[in-house]
Amino acid sequence: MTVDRTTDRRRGAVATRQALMSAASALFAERGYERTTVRDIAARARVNQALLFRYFGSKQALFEQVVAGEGRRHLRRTPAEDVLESALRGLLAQEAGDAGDEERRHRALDIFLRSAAGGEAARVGRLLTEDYADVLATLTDADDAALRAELVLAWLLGIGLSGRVVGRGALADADPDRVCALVLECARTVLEKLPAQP
Amino acid sequence: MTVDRTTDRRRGAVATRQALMSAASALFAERGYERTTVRDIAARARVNQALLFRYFGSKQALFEQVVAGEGRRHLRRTPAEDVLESALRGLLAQEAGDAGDEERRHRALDIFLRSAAGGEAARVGRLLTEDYADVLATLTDADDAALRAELVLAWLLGIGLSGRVVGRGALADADPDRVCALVLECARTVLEKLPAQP
DNA sequence: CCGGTTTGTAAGCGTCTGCTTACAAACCGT
DNA sequence: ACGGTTTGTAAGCAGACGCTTACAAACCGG
Repeated sequence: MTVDRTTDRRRGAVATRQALMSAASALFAERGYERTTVRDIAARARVNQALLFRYFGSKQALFEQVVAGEGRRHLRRTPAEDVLESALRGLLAQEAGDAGDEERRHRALDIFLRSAAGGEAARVGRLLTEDYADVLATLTDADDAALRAELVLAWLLGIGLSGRVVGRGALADADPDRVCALVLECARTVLEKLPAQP
Repeated sequence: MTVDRTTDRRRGAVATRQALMSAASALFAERGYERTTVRDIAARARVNQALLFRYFGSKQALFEQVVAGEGRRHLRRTPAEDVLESALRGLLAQEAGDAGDEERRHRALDIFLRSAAGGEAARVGRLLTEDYADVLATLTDADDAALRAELVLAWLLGIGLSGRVVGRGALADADPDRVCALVLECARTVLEKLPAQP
């Protein structure tokens, strides 16, 4: 018979791994890769930092695993036609809104935006944006679907970047519903109505 | 009579300051703020790193001075109606193209994009994007000009971010003229044709 | 109860960072 | 030619970083 792990000082390898990944995910989303230290992560997870290296090998490996896990989670359970609006609303919300929204949040996009400057995000960023672009590409029949999808995704990322870095401004102060309506209408124009060119 | 400074080991304070700012500008644009070290800057400028602190006080102060100088230079000598296309073409060009384009390049946007993750870029980023948004806002008559301008600017930044971080993809491979035409047409829709809402 | 494995801890290593200091050499007015 | 100022140099400091190591405690099959 095993002891109750929740009150025991020893909680087991899998629980420790999960605590580290959860803490890392939150910190990467808040501060980005470079500004998050392994000591921060270990402290938030209430875990000795040496265990981080035992279970993940390196900070970089932990990062990739977190993004991979967090990244596709939301895409998996959101219908393609809702991804655009869902991601946009998540990016428009600066800080975490209601606690209930946390689950629905595209945390991977947060992490990407906050870590984009460093070279570490390049590889995972490529994979992540590919996934999103692929989903968006299914929304159009144009022969250059991939290009149009990437343009729309770029718009989403730019809006998120503006909100996160610039913070204050007309975009930050505007009603999210209003912005959503403007962007979605124009995005649909890009995806559906704009004529193809040679 | 003074000695020829160009061959002398001693080149004078103003020349040293300029060399540091020039080297810093290039490095910040290539690697961003955090990944550029004061030793890198000093080495590129062929200057002892202690002089960086004598003339600028801190790395952060040098950064702000570089962005402020570089930032408004291009805006000053580009007519408002050309800013959108000019900035977009600069952001679409991944690496520095012809040497002649260097002068015309919006290096400030490069620096911003590569440094956006860190908190240091926040303040200067705010000022910089405000300048660009103000110019773009003059292109529309809508009552919510500021919001529309920021949305268009966000698109530009997102496209630049995609190109710099993601690198490969449909957007990177596409013909810049093609992308330019698509984006400019849609941007004009946002600025001019899209109806206002309550 | 014993011996090996798993889980957790404390301390520290080597390196890099922004920045400072102490000092030498060139300059320039007088 | 002298003395103070400006410009440049070499060395190093204190702290943070990612990561490693040596060791202790808990666990578990036999």
